[in-house]
Amino acid sequence: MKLDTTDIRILNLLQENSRITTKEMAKKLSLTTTPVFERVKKLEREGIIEKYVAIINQKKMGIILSAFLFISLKEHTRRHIDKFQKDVDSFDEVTESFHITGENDFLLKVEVKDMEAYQKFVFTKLSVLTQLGSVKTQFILAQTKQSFPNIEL
Amino acid sequence: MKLDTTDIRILNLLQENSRITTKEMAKKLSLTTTPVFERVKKLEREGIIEKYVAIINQKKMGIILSAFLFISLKEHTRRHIDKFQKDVDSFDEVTESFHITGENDFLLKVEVKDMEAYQKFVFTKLSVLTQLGSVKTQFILAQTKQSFPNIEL
DNA sequence: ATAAAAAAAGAATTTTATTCTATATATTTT
DNA sequence: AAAATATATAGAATAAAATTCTTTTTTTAT
Repeated sequence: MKLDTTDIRILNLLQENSRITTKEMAKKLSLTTTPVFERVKKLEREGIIEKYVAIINQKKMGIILSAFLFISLKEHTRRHIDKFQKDVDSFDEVTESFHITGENDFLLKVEVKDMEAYQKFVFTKLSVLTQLGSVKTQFILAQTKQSFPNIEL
Repeated sequence: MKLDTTDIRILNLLQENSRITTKEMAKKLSLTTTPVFERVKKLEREGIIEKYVAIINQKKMGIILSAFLFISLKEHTRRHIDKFQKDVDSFDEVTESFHITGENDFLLKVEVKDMEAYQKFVFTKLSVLTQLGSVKTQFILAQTKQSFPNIEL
């Protein structure tokens, strides 16, 4: 599908605030609600807009410990890799999971309530996986930026 | 503020789909719209809900190259650290920025259109910063999980 | 230049958000 | 435990927005 400037502007607006009304968007774009409404539906249908989510302040919710875990596997056959990925992705503590280039195989973002929960996760879940080779953890002291790639034509 | 089970369920619903209507939530929670509406407003006021965003399919938008950059600084005085952070966070290509424990100082997530854009970013923006010590890049081959920490009481 | 297709406008309708008042539930105080 | 107070919910009314439909305008292709 071909997107034009209006579509891009709509995406940027929704990326900023997904609860913006069609009316507000229409005003900003100097259009009526109809075309804006139809374009949004189209972008949803095409899967360009994947979903709408609320960002929760995790500190206020008592989730204070976040870490990146760099993981290497013992073996690198497709079977082992797939199995390991499926397993780690099933853990609630793992909020993001990447397959990366370089000296490690996986990068996991783990978010838990406290150090005790972290230790419990490592001992009872992660270290149980037989494919696991090495794990190197770097804790997040602070996140200073959280944004989305600028969408351009 | 003290949150009860209803608040948590509302947060989880909004985290799943921020465009869900109060009516739908009310139905799922066996409540009327009034308490749901008021609770959402309260959660927004308190900053527990930080914002609502649309998740855009970046592959479809032509953003195909993502990488993690591990950065160490030459000097570690507060002044240098703060300055560096402010500078990198101002770059559009840097979508996430972390201060981390361990052998490196910063972890940046960089998202760009292609390798050319990546190289341009490194040459014209990152490497220009005088505080920069070392940079180690790991490219993201695939992201297999993207979720949010389970909110519990 | 004309015909066909796509996009937008405008109006009408349905649905939802929001406010207000009344009722019920829970909490605190005595 | 009962009364008083505060908190939460229900229900109804209103305002605003979403959604649909028809007409007009703009764009595109011939």
